[in-house]
Amino acid sequence: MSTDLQTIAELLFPDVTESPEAILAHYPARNLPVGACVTRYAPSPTGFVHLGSLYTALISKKIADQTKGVFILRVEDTDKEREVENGIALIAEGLHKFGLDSDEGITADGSGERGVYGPYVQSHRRELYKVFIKELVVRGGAYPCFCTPEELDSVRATQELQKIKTGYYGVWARHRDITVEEVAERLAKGEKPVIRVRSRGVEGQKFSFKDAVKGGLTLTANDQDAILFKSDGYPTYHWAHVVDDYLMKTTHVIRGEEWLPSAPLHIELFELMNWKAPIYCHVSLIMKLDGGTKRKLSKRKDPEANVEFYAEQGIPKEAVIEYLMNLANSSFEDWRREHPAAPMNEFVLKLEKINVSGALFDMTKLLDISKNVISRMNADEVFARVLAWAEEYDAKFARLISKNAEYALAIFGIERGGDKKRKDIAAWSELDGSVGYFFDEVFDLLPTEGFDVPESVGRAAAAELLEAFLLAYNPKASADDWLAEMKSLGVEHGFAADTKQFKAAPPGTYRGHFGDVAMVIRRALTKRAQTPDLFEMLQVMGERRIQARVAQARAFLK
RNA sequence: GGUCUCAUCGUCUAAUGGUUAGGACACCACGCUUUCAAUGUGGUAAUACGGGUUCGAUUCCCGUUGGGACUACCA
Repeated sequence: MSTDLQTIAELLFPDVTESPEAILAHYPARNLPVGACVTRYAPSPTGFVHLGSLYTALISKKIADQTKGVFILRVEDTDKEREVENGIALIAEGLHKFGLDSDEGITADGSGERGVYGPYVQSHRRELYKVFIKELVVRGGAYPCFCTPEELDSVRATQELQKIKTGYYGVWARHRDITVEEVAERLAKGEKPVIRVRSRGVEGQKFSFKDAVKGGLTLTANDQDAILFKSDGYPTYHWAHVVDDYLMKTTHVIRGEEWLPSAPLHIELFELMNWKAPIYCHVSLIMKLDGGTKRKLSKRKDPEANVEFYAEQGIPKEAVIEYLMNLANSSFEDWRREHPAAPMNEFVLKLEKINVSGALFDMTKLLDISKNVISRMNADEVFARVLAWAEEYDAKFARLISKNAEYALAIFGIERGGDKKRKDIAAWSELDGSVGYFFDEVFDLLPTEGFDVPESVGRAAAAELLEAFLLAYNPKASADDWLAEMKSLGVEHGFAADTKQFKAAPPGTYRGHFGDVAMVIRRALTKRAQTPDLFEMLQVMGERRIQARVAQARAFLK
């Protein structure tokens, strides 16, 4: 029998002469500290980086980092039909934008690779997969199957009709015990077989294993003779995963929950090869509410599934990372509150604390985190980030701020630092709309209706106030002095110094209160009712600009 | 349909065989305040349902319901 298996293996892979031992010698154990985890992110190059992928990549990198291990980026391009052009670069760049560069494997720009456990692109590893699958055939753990897709379809139809489990297993595994003669004959006719695992599983059997995230699980044991090698000569995911992660000495396979049902197959394959299986960590999926029901965040339907969306919106990468980290370990939030300025690598992620059921993606929460992240940046940093973002996504705004760099820097510094922190920027893309009026180019284009004042004040009184304001304005005054001066100016014109006073007095005593006075000035300077602190704005805008805008407003109010 | 898996405020979650079931986001009210933002105080809001085990269950067990994943020569 074993000579038959040997013969079949030779018929199937006459070109494969290298021995498994020779290959294994090239992939020695890693020399790492005790407890170091080797993790990997292994996407297929079928398009943009999905938020869910970023999530598993983040966890993988984090686990490797915090154990002084290795984070590998490997590309699973065994499906040549689904592969897209530039797929590898798209992934590497997407990851790089979020600071998730690999330690080993594909480099950040996607052009090369580093490390001695490669190659790191599966299509370059075909010989490796063949050597080991040949070995498995020799051992009787795999066999060629010549069933055509049509034959398989008809088997499936029969099974469905009988209401039994579909697939290629047990008695339905027609070529399980194919003879040497038949193999030789079919190959001679030019038929291209697939290679299937000869599963040892029995239908209905249970399979228990421990998942590092989900804990102890009891799944259905695998009894399918799954395809390991396709007829086009490429391995399937299952086989590539087992061979690669064994050779690369991966200790923790961190992947999406959608892989859970095939874990028994993968573990069976490791056992068949007499290889130690890695620790599996199945991470739950990020969901989205769609008309009342939850579903997986979809590549096709949801723009926010593409991580490029966040870059485009100008949501800082740190915010996205912190949001995902919070999803992974909700204790992150508490940690962040206690250590507002600490770098992320000081937080310790616990695999067993990762949530086990799929979380709904919450844009509001992400934006809140983003506001906090941005509020921790100083003006220089904001300026640099905004400029970098605008250069890629908003050329007009980029020109505007780089032409007025010093002014822009001052604008971004308003109410930044100090204890009265402004937390109103959630994304760089909002800035054009929220601070654009500071720039004359934008201000001049805003409708003059913006100058309008509250009815209770009246246009004439407003014009009067503006004139008085201009006369009284002393750019060198301190914030307190300025406020006192403005209040007395208001009082001179019949306005209460503060709201309380205004409310306490009988109606008609005052024309309004200081808030109204401030509003008149605010609108004159910005054509808006909502702005940052008036005093700080005056400091930033400078005398010339203030005079010009007040003059314009007065002309409008006449 | 079958297999597996999951279930705490609207959302993300914490907790324990005995708690007034805690926090964050969102929301509401009030305070502070030159508007907005920020901030302070307070508030609305949850253990899916039905059985067991137990002195006692949100926690352990069973069932129901509901969600999700998988069910390819895709990954």
